[in-house]
Amino acid sequence: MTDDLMTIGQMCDKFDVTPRTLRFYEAKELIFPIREGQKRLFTKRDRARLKLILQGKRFGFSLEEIRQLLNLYDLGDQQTTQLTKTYELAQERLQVMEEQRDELNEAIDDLKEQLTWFETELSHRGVKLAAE
Amino acid sequence: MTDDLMTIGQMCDKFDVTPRTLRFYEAKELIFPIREGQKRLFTKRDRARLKLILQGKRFGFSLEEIRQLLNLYDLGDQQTTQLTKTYELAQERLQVMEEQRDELNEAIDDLKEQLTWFETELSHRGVKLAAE
DNA sequence: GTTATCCTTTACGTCAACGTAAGGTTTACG
DNA sequence: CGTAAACCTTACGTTGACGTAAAGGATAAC
Repeated sequence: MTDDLMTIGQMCDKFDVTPRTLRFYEAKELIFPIREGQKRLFTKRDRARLKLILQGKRFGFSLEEIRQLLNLYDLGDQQTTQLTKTYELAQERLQVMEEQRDELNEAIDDLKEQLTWFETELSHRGVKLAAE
Repeated sequence: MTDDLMTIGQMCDKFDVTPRTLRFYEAKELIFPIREGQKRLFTKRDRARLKLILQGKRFGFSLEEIRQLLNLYDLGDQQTTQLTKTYELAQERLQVMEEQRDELNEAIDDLKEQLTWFETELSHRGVKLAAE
């Protein structure tokens, strides 16, 4: 039975972040570890949120943007008004992400084309490339 | 015959950036506007590079990462060694971008699922959503 | 000629996202 | 008992990517 609760050190190992980062995220109300005396204990929920946080960061979202989106993934019994707002926000975010994906695909295609061009250029110069 | 050369103001209008940003990018050697007296004049090359810069930023790359990638898109007559390094760098970058795209697709799917869940939840509460 | 617009440089300010250092507490081991 | 490991808080520092303010030159319009 894995304990469900993890210390800050264990979290750092698991997610490859520093303690400072976790404390910082707590201060910014992105995660809510419980306390045993002074010490923080991170729940499954915290881990799920952290995973989403790190994911969001890789997509270039700010912590504040991420914080708002997180409400989407664990709604308690909030006001319906609040829910609706979150819903709309998530829709906008989805659209942004889809646009980003499309643009990313284009950029990937461009880059690939450029790489092919490069390869011929290099081979003209007699450079042998390592087979990938 | 559109002039090929643009002033900083025209650039700002075209790309929706501030003069400060363009001067900053020049200082960081991302673009190389020529000078007419004091004034900067931006070439087609600068515009191509700027476009890539802004694109890269949206994908979460740092200016320094972008700067290195830019060499890929306008190679002069550099050393072959340098070319090969650029090539390898670009391949790594391509891989990162593809991973990012895949991860993005997953995140999009997750988010969509969450949104569907949300819709049923909201409709249970008798909320009418605007048709998109 | 002066007023306005557009450009310039220099330099200090700012904001996000942490890093890092200093000093204090709790638990575990020899 | 001491000390080492892992945690804590407080607080100042840093880096990237610009913003913003001050002071001034060049040109066009009135």
